[in-house]
Amino acid sequence: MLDDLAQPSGCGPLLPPDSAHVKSMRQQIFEHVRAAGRATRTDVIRALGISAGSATALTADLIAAGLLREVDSIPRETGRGRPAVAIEVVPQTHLVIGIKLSDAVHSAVLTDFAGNTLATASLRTPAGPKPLDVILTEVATLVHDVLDVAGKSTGDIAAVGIGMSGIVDHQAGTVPWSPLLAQRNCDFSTAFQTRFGLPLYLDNDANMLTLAELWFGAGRAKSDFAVVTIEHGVGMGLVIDNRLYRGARGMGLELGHTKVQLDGALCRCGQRGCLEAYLADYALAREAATALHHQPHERQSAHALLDALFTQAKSGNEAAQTIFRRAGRYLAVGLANVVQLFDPALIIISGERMQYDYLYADEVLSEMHRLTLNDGRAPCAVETHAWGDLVWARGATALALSAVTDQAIAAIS
Amino acid sequence: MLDDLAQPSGCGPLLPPDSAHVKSMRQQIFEHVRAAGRATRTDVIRALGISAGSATALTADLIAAGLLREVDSIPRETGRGRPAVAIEVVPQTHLVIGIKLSDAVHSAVLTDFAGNTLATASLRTPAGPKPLDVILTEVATLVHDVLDVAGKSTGDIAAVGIGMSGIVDHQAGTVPWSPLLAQRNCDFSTAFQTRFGLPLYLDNDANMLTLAELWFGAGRAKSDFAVVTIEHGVGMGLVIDNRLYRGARGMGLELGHTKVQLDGALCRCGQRGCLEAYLADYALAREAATALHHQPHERQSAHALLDALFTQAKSGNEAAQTIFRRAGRYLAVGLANVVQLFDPALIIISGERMQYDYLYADEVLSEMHRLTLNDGRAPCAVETHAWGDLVWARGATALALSAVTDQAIAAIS
DNA sequence: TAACATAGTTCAGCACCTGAATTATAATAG
DNA sequence: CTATTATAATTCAGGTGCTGAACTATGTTA
Repeated sequence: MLDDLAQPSGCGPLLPPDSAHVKSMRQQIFEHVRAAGRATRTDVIRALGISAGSATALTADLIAAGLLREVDSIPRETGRGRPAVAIEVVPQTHLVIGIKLSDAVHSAVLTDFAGNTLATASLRTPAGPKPLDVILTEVATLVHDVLDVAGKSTGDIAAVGIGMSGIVDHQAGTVPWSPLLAQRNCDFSTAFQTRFGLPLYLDNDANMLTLAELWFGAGRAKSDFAVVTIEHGVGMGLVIDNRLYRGARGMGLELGHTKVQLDGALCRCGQRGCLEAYLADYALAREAATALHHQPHERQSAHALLDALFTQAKSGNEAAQTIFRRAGRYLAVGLANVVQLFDPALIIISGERMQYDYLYADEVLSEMHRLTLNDGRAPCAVETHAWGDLVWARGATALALSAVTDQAIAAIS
Repeated sequence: MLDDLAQPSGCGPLLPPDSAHVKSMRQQIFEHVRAAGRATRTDVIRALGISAGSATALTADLIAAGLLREVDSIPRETGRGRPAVAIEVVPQTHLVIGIKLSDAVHSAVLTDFAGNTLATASLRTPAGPKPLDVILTEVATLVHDVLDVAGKSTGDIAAVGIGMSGIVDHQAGTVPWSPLLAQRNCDFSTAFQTRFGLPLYLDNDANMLTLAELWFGAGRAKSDFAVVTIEHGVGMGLVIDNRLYRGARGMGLELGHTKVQLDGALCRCGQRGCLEAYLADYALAREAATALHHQPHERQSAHALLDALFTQAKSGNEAAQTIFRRAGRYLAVGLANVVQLFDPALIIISGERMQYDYLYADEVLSEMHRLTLNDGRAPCAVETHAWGDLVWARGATALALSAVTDQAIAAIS
């Protein structure tokens, strides 16, 4: 076949960039007002670069739809010219519930459309994997509790967001595996929706935490950042271009199982040298027994063990100190690797373990900076957040809120 | 101050997702046709989900502007119904040159608007850092050479893309540091444009390679993938949502300087335990001297040393084999870490070093898969590419092509 | 030769945004 | 107290970009 008869192969990406996230001007206006708390039409014009005519027309639509309202009870700013009228979200139009399921304590938050927390609830549960319907019953108790506190009913709720540890398929709403569930490949979303009749948005816990930072925390003003959490394991979430990055295969971003040492310490995943095997609670606990001169038969909870270890370290026990110090060095390595691979604007470290300040000392931070190439630029910023247990559930509300917002605005025109 | 008088803090991301990459329908059509090589209007309709009316009108615009044309010399596909008319890019409308600057050999590629390579050129140069005007003179020689081969002149060129190693600020067109340049903080782009009168698009070499895979290689059909290259150093590029990810601070994605061992081997960056310190040519070379029983005074080039080492390993020298085997294991660790942190759909390994098949053996691949959590899903695909030296320069043409395309289409309406 | 199948065109119309002119509402200067 | 000025918001004609339905074009098949 001659050359000019052959089909040319072409060049360039075969797939166009995902344009699903291109939002209508109405939605951009709404989200800007919600993000600012309150904004005048002129604020909107400047922030979004639209014309004055559009601002009037589109805010009128949103006000007519009942999603926004003018604020007139507020004393207006003084100055020359016609005073600006502030616009705000009508909070009560849509309510969502965010839930964090974990090993020992579940928690739930009821949030209005403006992002205000209306009620919270938590529930102690026996640890270990359970059948799906047991988990759903626990969820039912939580939902009932938060609704009760706020004096609302299920019918008032627009959607529910749930975050849980394990392998979670956000898109499909299924849970291939979770330490909380006795069964594998669980169709969580369908089961939930048939039981509660409410839309459910499901994701893994690290993504929930990341969403919490993006919606309510230090990540709000950053377009690219990473969130690292140290709990039972070491998790990570990533925001790229102001959106949560979920990976191509829907696997979590498993910072805890990156290797920091060939043939290193044994991890609970069965491999060796995982970061988690130097940082997670079980990793510290197994060395703690040695440092505290416990006998193998003296069993106690990892939590109690770590607290004892921390007390010892603080009072000068060198063996105890080296345990924390080594963990801190490995944390620095893990963070440095994230910086080298992603070049984020900010890393947020979040988690219960915040109390063990050895892990969050300036020493760790400067070690991290030492381990990264900087070439004269400002080093990557690092923040640590000691938020309460409810962050996770709040992140889950953000997941539900964004979905409900999409629908509410699409329903206007 | 009362609570209802306080400005609410609001919630949600403060910055909207970057919408600069939202392309006009005209551009999407053009890029689809170029990506497919040839496409009928009906292909476009199906691929982009637009109406038939739009396809007619917009292709007519593009044809009128001289960017596309109908193909009539081709025998049409047989079948029922009116035969479809294929559309293709008019190749000669805009030409670009892509250039890769490196230590010993520069290379250049002249490409037409359809992505066809019209001419190539390369230039041996003395190694080591040089003043900017020396580099620009070398560039001038290259440009002259490719134009000469194709019988074109500078006036025919729409833009130039250049890739070089070092710290390159793509946005500003500056080079804070490069092993090729004697001076720091070099305003490369301005100097180039005043000398040649042509628009220049500059980026680091790893990004060029990644663009080459996105435009011409295995990455064309993937929306999220990583490219890893092993040369003097270990570089990485990342494509997220079909676009090159450049990081928040414009630093490269330095896979080579992620730490795989606390207090490990000494890296040329001055730190210890960098992946590069186990994989790069200098890392192999310094152990090669030992394995080959060379005396310290027997100096030879790293390249010759490695070739000798490879021959020895092939012929059964165990010391030589362990050098490659260890490098292979560390490569597996590095790749596994990328998989755990990014969850890409594909990793492409590319580089000259392809010849040392120890590094690309199935053994390395299976070691990598062993080092990643998979949870029953398909493991991350890995491909190795032994492309010639011109890949880099072709990637640079892609950089220039995409910019020229943006402008050409924006100029229509 | 009629019936069909597929490709492509034409055009009225809608959604969405801009830009200019206009109105609204305040502080300030004379 | 009125004119001036500054800022905010509205109104509306008009352009752009797309859709959807009716229509035309051009081949194969029965």
